[in-house]
Amino acid sequence: MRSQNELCMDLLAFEDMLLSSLASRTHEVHHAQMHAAAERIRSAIVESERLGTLAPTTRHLGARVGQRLQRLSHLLRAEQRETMLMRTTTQNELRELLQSSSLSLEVADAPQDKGDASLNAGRMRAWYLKNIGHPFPSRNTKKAILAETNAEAKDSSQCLQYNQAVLWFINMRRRSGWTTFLRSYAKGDKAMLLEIAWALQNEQGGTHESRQWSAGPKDVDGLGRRPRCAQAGVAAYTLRNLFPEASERFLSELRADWANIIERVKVGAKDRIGDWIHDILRLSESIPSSHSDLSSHPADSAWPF
DNA sequence: GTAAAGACTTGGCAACCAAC
DNA sequence: GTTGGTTGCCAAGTCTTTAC
Repeated sequence: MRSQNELCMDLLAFEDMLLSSLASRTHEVHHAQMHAAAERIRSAIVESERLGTLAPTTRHLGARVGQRLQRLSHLLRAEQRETMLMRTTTQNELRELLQSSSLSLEVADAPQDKGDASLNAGRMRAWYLKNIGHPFPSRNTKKAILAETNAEAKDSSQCLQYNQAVLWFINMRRRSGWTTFLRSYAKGDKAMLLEIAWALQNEQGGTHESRQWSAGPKDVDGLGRRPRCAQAGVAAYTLRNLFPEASERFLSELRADWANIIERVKVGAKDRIGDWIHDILRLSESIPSSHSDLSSHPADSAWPF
């Protein structure tokens, strides 16, 4: 059993290791090591909590470390957004330059670079996130998304074909893990998955803007049966209702898999800078939240361990 | 009931990129 | 140079819908 002093030292050592790794840009190498460290600290804190020996100073230190790491995580995201913005601006300027120069014909005749020609998928991505409980747009919906996307396109390279949209949704369902989730947690039943999505949405609360995803319409045409939530009222749905026999571990894995789907849809996998840090921080989500006595302390809302 | 057309899934390929 | 991951795309097969 580690002492409270040792636990505090572990927390600070973990934070230091994480920051050093970031600074040296060798985080991939340290990923497994940090994972193990986070897990070790988590176990020690859970054990202390269980025995009632967790000191308030340790709690507060954990909260402060957690708050700093959350802040770091937000900064990484902001940096990612800024980089993408700069990249887009640079690409646009380069394109304009090439179009106005003698190179334009050469460029136009050159074969398309498939690897770099990423689709203008913003609107499809947004629709997917708004209907993630049942991400199957109808033909008309796909056409509408295409029309909006192509109307905003700055040049022909940003215009989408209908077939590209169809394939994008097919690939996104498969590659985001949605199809695997359907098989694993809903036994291939899309209506069941929609119910799970509604339960998760109820659990998370907030709005589409704060969550950045929505289960979608509660009554979707084309499903084998109308979801039970359509009759019972979606607010009544919880994971516990849907999986009365399931262990907390199962539900926790389900939530984590769902979060992964959302994350994969929100940004392309190549752009998921700092995923590993979120992965490590997510360890905290399985800890019982028995720190309600600290709710008066604002920093404790970010308690990660 | 049946054929045709469309939508979708699955498996795979090629190009690209980054890490080793 | 090799390997593994990501992305866009294609082909074959399955399923569903529609017209006759």
